[in-house]
Amino acid sequence: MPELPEVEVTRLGISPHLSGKNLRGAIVRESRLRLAVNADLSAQVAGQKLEQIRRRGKYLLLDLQRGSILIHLGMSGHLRVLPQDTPVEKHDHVDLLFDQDTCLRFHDPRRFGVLCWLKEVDAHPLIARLGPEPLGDDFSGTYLHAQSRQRQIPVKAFLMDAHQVVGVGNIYANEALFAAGIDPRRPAGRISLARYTLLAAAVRSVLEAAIQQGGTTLRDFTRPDGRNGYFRLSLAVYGREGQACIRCGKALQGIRIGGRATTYCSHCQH
DNA sequence: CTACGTACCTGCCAGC
DNA sequence: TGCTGGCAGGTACGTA
Repeated sequence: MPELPEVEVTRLGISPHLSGKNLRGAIVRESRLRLAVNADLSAQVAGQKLEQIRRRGKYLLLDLQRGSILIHLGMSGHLRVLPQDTPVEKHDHVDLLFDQDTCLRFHDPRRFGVLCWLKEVDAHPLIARLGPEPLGDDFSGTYLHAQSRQRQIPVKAFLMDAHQVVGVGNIYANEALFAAGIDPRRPAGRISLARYTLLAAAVRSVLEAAIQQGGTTLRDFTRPDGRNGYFRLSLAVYGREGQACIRCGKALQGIRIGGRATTYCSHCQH
């Protein structure tokens, strides 16, 4: 999926087109997502104004007057802002129809995503239990250090746990650990405060740079206007197994941690 | 509680 | 040219 930068790029792309507009209704072509789309979605949302679009971790929250539409892009989802008569393609599961001929179309081949109407989205267990935002004030090396004491899991799996910190998926976990010089296999509880301070700074800078460059397009992700993201060109380790480390030139190692592809430099990361 | 493994789903690519 | 297996930006759940 889209990780935090791709979701933020999506938010920035759709907000100017949709904020303040009224929802006329919705078309649901496929409701079997990770959570079922409300059977009465159109009736629930019709006639309400979209007040704002927030992001919480990898979730988008479309705040209407009497509740919110919760959206998650899963592994393969994207959103597009289109005229309402745009021909439907395979896996175009939901259209949100706004006034002024504006359609927000949810497309997700693998259907690991979410789109549902909730009256109190912030109280929903999916949202309420999330860890702090990595670009916010509550995230720091001190926080990561405190949270990780006694934990034996590999630091990469710890960093990707949304209950610890939101938004860091497989691409950016690999990149941040390389930038901080930390071996992704190292038990989370055996990393010093000084090194977690480096890691927190690396997470921040990698995510901010990725947002600046429009996110990372690999296969499915495209920006709401159909353009690609260009952070792929800046990836130091993700997808570069066997290639030369950009710092020392040694071949990058490929392993699996928690079932996820992991690439690191055995010379630069300890 | 923690640390795994597995499942969900479709598409694509390498290898036979 | 198929076919098959394995893999993919995520997450939640079951098991020990």
